Amino acid sequence: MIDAADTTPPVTPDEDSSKRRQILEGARKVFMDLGFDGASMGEIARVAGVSKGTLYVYFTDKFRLFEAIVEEEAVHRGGSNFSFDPARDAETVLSEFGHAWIAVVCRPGGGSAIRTVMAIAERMPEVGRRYYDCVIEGTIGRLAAYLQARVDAKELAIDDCHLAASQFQLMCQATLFLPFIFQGAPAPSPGAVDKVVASAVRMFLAAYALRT
Amino acid sequence: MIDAADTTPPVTPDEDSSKRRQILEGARKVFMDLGFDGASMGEIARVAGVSKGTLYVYFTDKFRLFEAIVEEEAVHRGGSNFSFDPARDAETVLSEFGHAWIAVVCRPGGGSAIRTVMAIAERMPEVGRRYYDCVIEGTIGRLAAYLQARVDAKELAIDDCHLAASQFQLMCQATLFLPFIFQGAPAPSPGAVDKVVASAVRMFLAAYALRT
Amino acid sequence: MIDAADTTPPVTPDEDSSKRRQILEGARKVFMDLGFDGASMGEIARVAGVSKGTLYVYFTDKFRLFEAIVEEEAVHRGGSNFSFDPARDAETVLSEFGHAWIAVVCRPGGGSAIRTVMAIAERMPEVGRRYYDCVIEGTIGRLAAYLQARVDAKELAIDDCHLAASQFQLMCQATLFLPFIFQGAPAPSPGAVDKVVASAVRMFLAAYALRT
Amino acid sequence: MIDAADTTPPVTPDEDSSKRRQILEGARKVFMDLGFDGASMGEIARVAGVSKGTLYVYFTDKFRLFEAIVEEEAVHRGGSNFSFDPARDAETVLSEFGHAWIAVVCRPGGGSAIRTVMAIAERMPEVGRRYYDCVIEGTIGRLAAYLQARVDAKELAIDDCHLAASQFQLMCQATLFLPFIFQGAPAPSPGAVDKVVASAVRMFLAAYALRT
DNA sequence: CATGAATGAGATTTCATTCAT
DNA sequence: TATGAATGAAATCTCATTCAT
Repeated sequence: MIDAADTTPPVTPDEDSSKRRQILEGARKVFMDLGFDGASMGEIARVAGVSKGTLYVYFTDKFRLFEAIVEEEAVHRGGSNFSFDPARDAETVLSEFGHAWIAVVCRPGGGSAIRTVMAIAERMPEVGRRYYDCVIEGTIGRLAAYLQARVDAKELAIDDCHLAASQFQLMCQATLFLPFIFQGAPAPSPGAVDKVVASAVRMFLAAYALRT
Repeated sequence: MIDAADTTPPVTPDEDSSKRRQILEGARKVFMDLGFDGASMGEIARVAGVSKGTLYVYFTDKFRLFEAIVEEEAVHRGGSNFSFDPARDAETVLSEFGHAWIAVVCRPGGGSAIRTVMAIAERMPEVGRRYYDCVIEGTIGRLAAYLQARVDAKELAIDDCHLAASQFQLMCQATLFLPFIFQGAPAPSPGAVDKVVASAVRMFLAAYALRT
Repeated sequence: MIDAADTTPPVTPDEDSSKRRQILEGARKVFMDLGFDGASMGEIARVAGVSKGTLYVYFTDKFRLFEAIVEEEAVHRGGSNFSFDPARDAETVLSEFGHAWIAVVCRPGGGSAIRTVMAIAERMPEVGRRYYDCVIEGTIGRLAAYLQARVDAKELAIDDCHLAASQFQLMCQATLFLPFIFQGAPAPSPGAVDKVVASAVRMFLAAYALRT
Repeated sequence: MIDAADTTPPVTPDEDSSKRRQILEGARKVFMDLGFDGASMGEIARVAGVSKGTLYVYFTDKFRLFEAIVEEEAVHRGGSNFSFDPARDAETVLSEFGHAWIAVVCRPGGGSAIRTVMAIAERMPEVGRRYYDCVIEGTIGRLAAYLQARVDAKELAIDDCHLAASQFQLMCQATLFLPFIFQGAPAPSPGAVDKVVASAVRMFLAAYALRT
């Protein structure tokens, strides 16, 4: 009422205010744990430590908030940070990528983004597509480009690099991803990942390495 | 009272009455399209062509109805019908299995069981586990047993048959399954499946065939 | 369909058929235990050992069935069977009546009719009135008539016999009825009833006995 | 953030906010008129002048709302406000108490708390016990203590003061309470109460006054 | 008459969203 | 901006009642 001088500094530019961050943080946890329908705005507010009303100051509705979370997951944690140096040899790069990819899809601590988005993709095609493009297709695309580079470097002989990339990506998940998702299994141990990725690399090279 | 000759009609034995079937049919559609939370009992009743009350005559509650659907999917359509004749050669068997597996996981007409169960597995661990055991692990197990037979028959050389089975299963999905789930893509064309499965078989044999 | 000769004997005159009895028996238990709203027609059918449909063959609706129960309670168990021989002396008759009355209002085995009717009286004034007239007012009226006889016989001196009858009736319940109703206490022991009734009789006579 | 001087309004302290009062008021009317089962949350909301949702902001569920009503009735209107000055003579005190007690149990305007709780006591033993302890037993206990004081003062000669208190309490209701409950009779006229209470006092003293 | 499958109205409860402060 | 009280639409589930057999 009194409003003693409206000297609030011109901060909080609405884009990355700390409240917004707080909300996104809380919402991510809740959405990823419970799914879109299972998450309630009340629970999100509680976890984020803000009031329910505040959620609507920053986001139009539940759907837009969810979109923002998925966007962030897609862009930020989507694995745009794999290193595909075309100069390095396939065995090393593939092995590194395999480990990194498992870390992305079997992120420990519950709350799988990939599952959450998968679950809702039929009802929210745009969201599904965006996540897929960034995280799945984006990764496969960059891996495919790397493979093409190694083909050009005469290390590999691959007919369809995009298919090969997808094959490798999936092989790395063998025996690891589905139990993690379906059984609530903990994130796989480093040893297990080592073994699976090594096997995938071996298999990949057995099929695609250019023998001299 | 007299009722000479017990010609009473089948009296809906409650186990496979047509109403029960009707409900399961409708519920399957709705659950698989919208997920557990997205599906409402009202919508299920509408699609099944019965009243809301009738749903509760046959199933205690929404959860039990969902369970029944998943059970049916797991047992009935779960691919227990793959033919793994240990006498047949790997190339043929793997190719056939690959096609059959894609037909299971990319079933056309929308409503993916695997996605629906995946989505809810964290909140309903029992349901997730049951589906996984029947459909995923069951299939891999039988495929692994077949592979072992071929190892014994000196056709293949495989260290870890279970891992190899999982690898093959996943490779068959390359470039097909995730777009189907995330993008709402239609079920893949026979040609596309042919190509992917053929590549998977080639790769598998390149890695595991015992060369003489 | 065949209806082989409609020789069904003219029994089951709808008035006291055994099915009707069965239903009334079951309904009484359920209504008295759970109250009008708490009782469900399904539960009544179960306890009575008939199908739900059969209930509606004998009674138009739930309300009419309840009415029939209350009617029976009122007429049949309503204590129309107290013996008020105007020739017998007050002390004996009052003491006997006191015991009998407690047996009526604290009927063991749960399921108090008086409570059940009390509970619904506001919403079903006719039912309440009928029960009151038969069981409460009827009893008091007959007791009052007896008292008047003893006044005429010069044993008692009572100004308002109806009031006196009500006073005695209530005093007999002292410390017994309300715990039975509110606390779920078991039916009072004979010793406790003896004591309370004796005290009531003593008090009644102290106030109303005509001392010579 | 700055909020110079914490002049925030009372902020509805959730304990005695006016909305809470409004709800309790409306719920009391509806529950007392229709009983626990007969009352619907929708009707309560309508009578209270709030939305159905608001009911659940203040009370977890229907049962808790009911409990709160009964608690209030027990503690607040339970007649803890009878004056039992041990110095005053029995005739006066008993007469005053008799009138006050009738006012409690035959409260005009419909909606008897005692009936409502009685009706549900078997299914909600805790609620029944609480109400009984506060309103019935509490009152009898205090009356018994007063009587004991008058015994000590040589005004009365009573063997069992608790029984005597219960007897008096019940006698005051003679011809008044049950018609009020069963017949939907209006609250008794002052004249009627005068007469009944006077008779109860006379009877009580005839039995228990210590004659010199 | 007797059944029990089927119904649909209505009950309780949840929750995304709004709004006055 | 931030709040949280309030809302009302919609969800799950119950149950009195009907009806074909």
